[in-house]
Amino acid sequence: MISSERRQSILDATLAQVAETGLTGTTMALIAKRAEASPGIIYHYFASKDEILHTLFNQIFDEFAAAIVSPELLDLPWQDRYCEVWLRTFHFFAAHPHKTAYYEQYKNSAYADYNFDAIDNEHMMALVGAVQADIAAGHILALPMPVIHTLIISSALNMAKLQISGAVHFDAAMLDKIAQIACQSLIVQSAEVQSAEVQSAEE
Amino acid sequence: MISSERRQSILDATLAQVAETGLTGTTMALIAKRAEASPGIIYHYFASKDEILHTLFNQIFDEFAAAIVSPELLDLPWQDRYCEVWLRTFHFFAAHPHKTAYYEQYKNSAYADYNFDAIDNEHMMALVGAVQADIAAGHILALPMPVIHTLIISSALNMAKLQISGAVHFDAAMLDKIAQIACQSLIVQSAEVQSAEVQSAEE
Amino acid sequence: MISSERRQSILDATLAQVAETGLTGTTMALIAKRAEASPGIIYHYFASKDEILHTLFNQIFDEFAAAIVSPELLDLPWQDRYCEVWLRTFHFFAAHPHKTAYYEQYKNSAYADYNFDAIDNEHMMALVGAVQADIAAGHILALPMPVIHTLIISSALNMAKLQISGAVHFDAAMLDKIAQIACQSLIVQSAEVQSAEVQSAEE
Amino acid sequence: MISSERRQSILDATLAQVAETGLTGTTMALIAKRAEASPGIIYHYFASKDEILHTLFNQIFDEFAAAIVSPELLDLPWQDRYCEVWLRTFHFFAAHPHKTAYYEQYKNSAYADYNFDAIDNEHMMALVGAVQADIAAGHILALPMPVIHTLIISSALNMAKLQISGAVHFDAAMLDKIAQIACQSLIVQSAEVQSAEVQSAEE
DNA sequence: GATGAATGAGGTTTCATTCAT
DNA sequence: TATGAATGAAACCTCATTCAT
Repeated sequence: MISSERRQSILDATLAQVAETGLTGTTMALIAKRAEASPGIIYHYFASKDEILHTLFNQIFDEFAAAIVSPELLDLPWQDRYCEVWLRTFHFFAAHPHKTAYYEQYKNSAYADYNFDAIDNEHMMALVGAVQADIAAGHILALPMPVIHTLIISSALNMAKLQISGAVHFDAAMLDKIAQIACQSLIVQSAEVQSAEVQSAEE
Repeated sequence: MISSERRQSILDATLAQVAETGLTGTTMALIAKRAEASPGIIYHYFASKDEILHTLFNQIFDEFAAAIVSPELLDLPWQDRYCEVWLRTFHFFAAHPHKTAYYEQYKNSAYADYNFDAIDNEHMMALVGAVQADIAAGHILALPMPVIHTLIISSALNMAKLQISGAVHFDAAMLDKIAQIACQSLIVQSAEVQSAEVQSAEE
Repeated sequence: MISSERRQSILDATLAQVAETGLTGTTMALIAKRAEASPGIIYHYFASKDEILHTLFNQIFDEFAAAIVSPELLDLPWQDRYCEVWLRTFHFFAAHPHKTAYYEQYKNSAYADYNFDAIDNEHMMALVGAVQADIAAGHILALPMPVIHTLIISSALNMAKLQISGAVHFDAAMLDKIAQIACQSLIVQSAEVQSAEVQSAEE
Repeated sequence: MISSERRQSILDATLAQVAETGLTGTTMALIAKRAEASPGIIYHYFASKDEILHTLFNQIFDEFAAAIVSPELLDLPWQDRYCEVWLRTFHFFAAHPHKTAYYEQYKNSAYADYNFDAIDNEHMMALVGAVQADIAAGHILALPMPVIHTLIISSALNMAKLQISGAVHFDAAMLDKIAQIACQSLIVQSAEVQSAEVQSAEE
């Protein structure tokens, strides 16, 4: 097995193990056994358990960012972009239950020093740039970036978790509906029209 | 010290310790020291560490449920209820950072067998009943209950976390705005009526 | 077993184990077994293996210092004091082979941050004070304190190690002889006589 | 790189590593990295880590023995030889701090089965022979060889360690003084003769 | 009720040595 | 010769839980 394969197999084993036994229940011995490796060799590829968990989180995040931003998201008309991000986020997490579970557990663990702003990912930064442009253009409400992130991405992620848990089954129509609910109100249009109306009524 | 006080002091110590050192960093010894008790005596009040953590979670959940449902939430006109729930949720968590941290860490830990449907809380059940009545009355969109829960409560909780972390400072105006964004679109029929009215007015 | 006894039994077990298997060969498991304790309980009494080793070293050093300085060493005429220190040092170490072995191994290990000057022991400081007084009085050669320490104490310790190893058996006469060799030349007398003679020759 | 060079580079790397991180902190991996070799290849040159350490110790000892015995030590008048050995010992160790540190650490480690008598070094044996001859000739005190070794060589080594540690700076005059202190009293008969002569001269 | 010493399985990590390439 | 990935036993240390007092 070539070196990079072995390294990845450790990450894969970690992901599977966390999905099965949780972050706390994921010991180096279990990772090693699942990766069909010895406990010692893991330290040839990673400095510590922390580094494995951190690397895996970043890998998942990068994969997620690539999935929502590529392809051609930024080529869409801005009106369609936000629903599209919501839907892609939902589909990514719904399609990857293990990664979803890991993502959520890691973020809320003592292992994480996760800071949204500190994520250095080119796709995500491109998306943030596009959102800022939309705000500057007056297309969408001038809310702080973390708020927008929460309204769209956390919302979609939480729905995906409902789907994964079996609590809810989302069909295409319901997804579109919820995506609309989550995103539509970000768009300035109606607000402007309403405030225009209010103003004209006041005149 | 009377029995119930000591029992509560153990829960309080656990909350403070988790806020300080995380769920993983909270050992029975640290809980005991913070509660000014011996490790041994804790087992007279709780069967296990799991039971402490579970009890504490339920206590926080009950407090949260009481805070959002009481007083008189159910007496409000249904149109105001959803924004009010969103705002009360935000204010509860924003005002209790330790409880917020605990709530989130516990839900995403191996300790939790948290299941939304399994929560047996009278306030929350009353609220669920009211929502179901609103759905039956055609006031709000007929979405699955966990979806509605996520759209309102998870949304508000996530915003509270942003406020706690210092990432965003929400003033009253912005809170109202976001509450509107989160809730307005649930009120499907009236929205449709309104938009119909708007359209006819524009014609 | 009362607490202080258990604590001392851990130190005793450590001493015996180091004597038998060396510092490197002394694991926490072996210490525990020899102290008839569980590995875990050791950490109730000491924060780490380092702390055990450090405490034991200080204990041996304190015992040694007490043995050479008490009783009445400082009441002796200064002419007799140095030989007496040499002899007491020899006898202390020769009588305690385990402590001798430990003392030497620890000083030359990665565990030690041993610094002669940093030793804060009242007996040893009293002795140092007496030596400084003798120097000030012109009784003995004005050599740096570590040099005097080496000439007397290291010398006696090394001889004790020879005795312990069986390489040499020292009888009382030989000990006196060597003590004289080690200490006599520190005494200024002859030098004064010589220098006095030189001075009178110059007059 | 030719074989003997690589072998020596491993020994050099070991010496440097022990100086930097101590005997315990010197792993095969660190030796390999410092020697710019792979861990595996080291086992073509040495059977084990023990063999490396043992070989290095012997190499240092041989170098030391050559430094004090050559050149022409044995050609000196016997009266001068002992001080000369003391001074050469001091200068050798003071000039080689890494070797001094290694020598001391190794002797007091579990790796060493160091036994003075077992050293099979031609220079050292020649010196021992000369000392025995001096004893037989009645020039110096008939003390056991290890005692004489300790009085001279251990003494000088310990002073070198003081110099290396910076605790004491020895100038030439002080060195001569201390060498005299260490050695003069070994020269028993002549000293008695001298003192007898002095006494008779004074009468 | 209350203490806190005691247990011991199991956690992460290290490292001398081996071996397929 | 040479590499460096691989092994696996064993190191130090933790901690939920128990129990004699």
